[in-house]
Parts: sequence; structure tokens; C-alpha cells
Amino acid sequence: MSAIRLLVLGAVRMHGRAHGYQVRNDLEFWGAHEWSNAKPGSIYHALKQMAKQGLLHAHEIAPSTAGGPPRTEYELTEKGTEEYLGLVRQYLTAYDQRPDVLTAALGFMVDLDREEVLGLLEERVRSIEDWRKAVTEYYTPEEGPGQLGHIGEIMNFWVHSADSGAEWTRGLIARIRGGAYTFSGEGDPFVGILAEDQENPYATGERHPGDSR
Amino acid sequence: MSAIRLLVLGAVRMHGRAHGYQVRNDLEFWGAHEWSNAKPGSIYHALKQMAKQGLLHAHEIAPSTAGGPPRTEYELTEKGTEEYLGLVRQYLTAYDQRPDVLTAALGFMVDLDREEVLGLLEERVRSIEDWRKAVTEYYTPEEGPGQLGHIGEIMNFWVHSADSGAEWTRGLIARIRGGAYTFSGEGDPFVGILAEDQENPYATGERHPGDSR
DNA sequence: AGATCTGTAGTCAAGTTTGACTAGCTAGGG
DNA sequence: CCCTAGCTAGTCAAACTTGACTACAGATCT
Repeated sequence: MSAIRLLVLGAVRMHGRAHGYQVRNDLEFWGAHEWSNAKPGSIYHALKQMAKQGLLHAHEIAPSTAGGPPRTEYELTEKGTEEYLGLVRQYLTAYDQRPDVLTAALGFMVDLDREEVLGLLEERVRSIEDWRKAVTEYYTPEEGPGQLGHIGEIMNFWVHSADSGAEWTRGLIARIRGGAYTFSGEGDPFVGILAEDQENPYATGERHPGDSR
Repeated sequence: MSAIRLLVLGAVRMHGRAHGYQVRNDLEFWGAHEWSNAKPGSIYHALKQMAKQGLLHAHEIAPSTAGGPPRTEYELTEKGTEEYLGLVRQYLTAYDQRPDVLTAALGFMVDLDREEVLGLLEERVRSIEDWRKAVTEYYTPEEGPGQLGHIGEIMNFWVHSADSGAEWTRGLIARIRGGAYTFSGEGDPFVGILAEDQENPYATGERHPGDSR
């Protein structure tokens, strides 16, 4: 799976109610277009699909306040909220080797509570270790290693990635255990969406409107 | 882009001429179903698509020697060979953050020559450093860091991944510079495909025929 | 001898992703 | 007053991916 569904659910949920263009702007604000497949087509598709599956409720809205075609506002259903939390849990835990998946989950981890997150991350470390073991076993022929030639570099690369990922996860666990950040039920949450008329303070000068320029 | 086209081109090229099922078996032998999207549908799709685009030449072949529907054998065209080498170069160089892409390129790097590979990998290190810089700049607000809350962990994760990837690449450069492996024009190449009637020595006990069980 | 299992080879519908394109409105220049 | 650039909001076709399914032949079981 990709990160897009979680990103979209998370963005809509922060607003309570949002239309596609708002979601698109949040994801850009988060830099998600740089590290995930957050492109207009994918975003609008995810919204429609999840509405069809009952994760989002779609409100048809009049011609829009400022230009453009009529827009639709979405809102999480109860099922959508469950799905959202489930995805956060799953993406924190599973070693997916696609970094966008973990990244999205990191952004939303504070919607769970501290102890649960710690548990999930420890589980993550275990699945990374399992993966590492599977890789070394698969690429170690009975005739002993060294028969592999440059193919051994593939194993080397995966092992290195796994070790690096595990190490990073352990660091995160330590920071969270040390009291960093504000998790669910611990007071004022961190807010990471753009208000109705706020400018993206991280504007890069890249523009998307009109696209092809 | 995904790694599938390169994997398929590489497999066909090693055989000289191959049908879909052979490619499918090679990719399984390589473990590619574990770290990339090498599934039957994707493989057959890639073959057909690349045939349509003139990268592969399709020979229609009689009802097959042992069971199953009539099969088609493919062979790289000149354009296909160019594309193949181009993809190897591109995937060695670009920091794509999708590990399957680099993995595929590692498997085929020995089709280039040593000096070229060293150049490409050095370029790779540079692009990782560029990415790292872009990430830190994007996630550092003017009000100073610390305003980021748990979002800072996203930056932390990306920076850690970039550093780890760069370090690994430097290690590879050193090994190659030190004379490891046999590159293009240096004598007997390493062979990594299954002969017509050879069993997969890495058999995992997982089976795919008949699929759904 | 018939039934079932296994292996070979591949198809197909449904869902996703991509990149380019559309269309309404407004602000500002000439 | 018209024109165009830019913003808001989204659509669409083509390509790609996924997971389940099909069809045939030989081997094995009963």
C-alpha cells in the first residue's frame, strides 16, 4: 500500500471537514509531494474511493466561494476514523521499506497515546530484525558466501538499510520514552494544517496552479 | 518509476531470448518478489508494453513444450539494449528513496565498466547530499527549529536515511575501486539465471503455481 | 480408469498512479 | 474596457499494479 490514503484521511480529519483542494494544500505544506505520491489525481481519487467505501462522507457543496467548479466537502465517518487509526498503527509497526509509509505515520503518531506508540515501535524493531534475518538466510548459499559475486552487494545493501532503520527506531523510542512530544490525552496537540487564509510559510517558489508551465 | 522494467529487460537479456514464465522464475530466483513489485501481472504487462514500444521483439511460439497456453518469446531490440543500459545508469545515480530501484541496478551494474560505475556512484553521493540539504532547509522554519514538535522527527528520519545511504554508497565505491567484482570487458561475467532445467537452490518452500491456496 | 494434484503459462477486472488538461473567476496593465 | 496572467478546483485518458482466476498436460493416488 502507499501512504496516500493515510495522508488524505489525516488531512481531512484535522480540518473536520475539507474539500480536495484544501487537502492538496496541506499535503504540499507538509512537503508530501516531495516524498510521496501526493499528486492531484491521486488525492482526488483517494477521496472518491474512500467516500465510496464509506470511510468518508461527501457533502455536495454549491459552486464554491471563489472560482472553479463546484466542490465537495468530505468528513470522516466512524469507519473512516477507525481506518485512520488502524493505518497509523500499521505503518508505525510494519517494516515496509517504503519510507513514505513510515513518514506519514510519524506525522500522525501523536493521535495515539504514548504507551501504545512505544509498543508499536518496539514491534517495528522486531520486524526489521526478522527481515534482516530472512535476507541473510536467503542470500547465503550452502556453498558458503563468496559464491555470490556482486550479487552479494544486494544483500549487503538490504542489511545495511535494515540496521540503519532499526537504529533510528531505537533512537525514536528513547526520545519518546524520555518525554518528548505531546501525545493523545496529554494536553494541547500540535497543529499542522493551514488555516483558511494562511500562506504556506515554507513556500519554495515552485508553483502548481495551472501546472504545465 | 518502478524497478520492473529494468528487471524484466535484464532477465530477458541474460537469456538472449525468453518467455514470460522464464522471466518470472528468474525474478523469483533473485528474490525480487520480496523486495519489488515483481508479480505475474506486472511482469507480463511490462513484456507486452515494452514489445509495443519496440524495446522487445516478440516471437510467437507454438503451444509450448509442456502444458499451458501458447507462449511468446521475447528478445531485446537495439533500442531495448539502450534502454536497459540507460536504466542501469539512471538507477545507480538517482537517489530515488525506493530501494527496489537501486537493488535492481546493483544486480546489473557489471554490464557497465568499472570506471563508469565509479563515476555514477560518486554522482549518486552528490544527489543524496543535495536531497539532504533540501530536506533540512524545507523543515527549518525561520522561527528556529523546535517549533516543529513531533514533525521534526520526519526530518530527522529523512536525514538519517540520507546519511546512511551515502555512507553505504561510499563503502561500495571503495570496494569497487579496490578491485572487487568483474565488470564489463574484464573477463568471465557472473551468471545469475537459471538454466532450462535447473532447480532454484534458494527454494523457500513457498510456492506460487496455482497461486491461491 | 477416473479423480485429483502439481506444474506450466498466462489472462482479466478492479484499483491506483501519472501527467496533462479544463474551466470559472479576479486583479491588474494598457 | 479588454486581455492576460494567475489562482481555485478539479477531470480525464493512459499506464501500471494487484490478486484472483483460467486452461492444459503429465504424474500420482485410489
